[in-house]
Amino acid sequence: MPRPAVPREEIVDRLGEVFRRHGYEGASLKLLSGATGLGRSSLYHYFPNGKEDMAEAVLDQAEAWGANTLGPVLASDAAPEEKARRVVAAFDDFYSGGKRSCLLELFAIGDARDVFGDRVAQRLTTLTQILARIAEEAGHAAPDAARRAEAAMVAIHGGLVVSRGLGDTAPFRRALDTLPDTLIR
Amino acid sequence: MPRPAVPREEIVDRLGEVFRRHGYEGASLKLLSGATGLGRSSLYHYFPNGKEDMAEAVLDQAEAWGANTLGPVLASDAAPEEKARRVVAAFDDFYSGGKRSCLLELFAIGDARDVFGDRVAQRLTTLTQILARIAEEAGHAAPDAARRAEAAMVAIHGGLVVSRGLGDTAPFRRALDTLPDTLIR
DNA sequence: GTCTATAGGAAGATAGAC
DNA sequence: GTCTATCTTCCTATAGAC
Repeated sequence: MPRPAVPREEIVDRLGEVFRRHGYEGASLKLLSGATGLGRSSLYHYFPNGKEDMAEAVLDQAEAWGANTLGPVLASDAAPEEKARRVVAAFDDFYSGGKRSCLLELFAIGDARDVFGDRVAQRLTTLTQILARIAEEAGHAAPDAARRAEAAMVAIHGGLVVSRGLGDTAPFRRALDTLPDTLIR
Repeated sequence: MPRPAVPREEIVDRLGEVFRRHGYEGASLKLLSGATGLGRSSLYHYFPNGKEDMAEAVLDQAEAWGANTLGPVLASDAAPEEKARRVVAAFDDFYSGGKRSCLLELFAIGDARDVFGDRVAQRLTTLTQILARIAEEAGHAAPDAARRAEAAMVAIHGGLVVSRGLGDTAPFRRALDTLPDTLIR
């Protein structure tokens, strides 16, 4: 494993940007190549299965973010209100304040759905459970906590969609603002 | 204008299903042709500018739905609560209870965004204003009504995204259930 | 690891016969 | 209106030299 000039993490980051902006089918090798500065051949060197491998790597990275960022928040002994606040900040950062789209949304369309559909569903479920956990810690019974977590997921993704459609991050930010109350109050 | 065997409305309907399922770039002429039963040449006969014209027609039809369905609800002299209830029923029907995706979401990605981005933004704005109108009739001041309408739009589109990702319409339906309260209470 | 070259297919779109 | 045939461009993917 020789180390490349550009760290793999950075490469996957740039691939992710293309997938987020153009969706799976719209992310052509030309775009992927241009965004990373790697020629087609180099891309196939790093990702032998081509586009599918690249998308997989981007999803891996997003899941790693969840484990590394949300995990510690959950494991901390902070109050539920504080945990909610930190989770909101994490999502705000992850989606660049509403400028980025969510891969789980884009990979549930067309051909990508056939390949990544199960993984998307599992990831949405996991994230919902994390949020539900916080609602439970705030004293809500499991079924109520689950509903609150679902509403929070709906707000996050709806905020992203509306913000993208309007070309204005304000709706996403306002949606995030309501999250702590949605989960806890 | 000779009349075709299949009414144009039905053709546009079927085109819409392909766009909703595969997005703009994923909706190939092959899929579009198969879904309508029309050969490529026939499609170009109806839509001289190809895919772009087809997508335009689908958007036109969606806007017509808005004028024909939401318009009368708004114009009626029903109570705001009843209007909200009817609007929710209309959205539920339009999105087939959560099984359909929203074109405004899909057409804000990749190449489609360059062509339809402005129209998407305008449509989202119009729909938000319609919802805000109901909130105002329920007694909320304009800024508050606008925030409530935005939250409703976020809930609708977030519900669609989460439902699609999970392959389960329940989140969308629960999101719709909260709409009247979001707009009015 | 990166390059050039290219295969092989699918994409969108058009032309002309019927 | 629909058909067949065709054009061009773009796509993913691979091969082999360096």
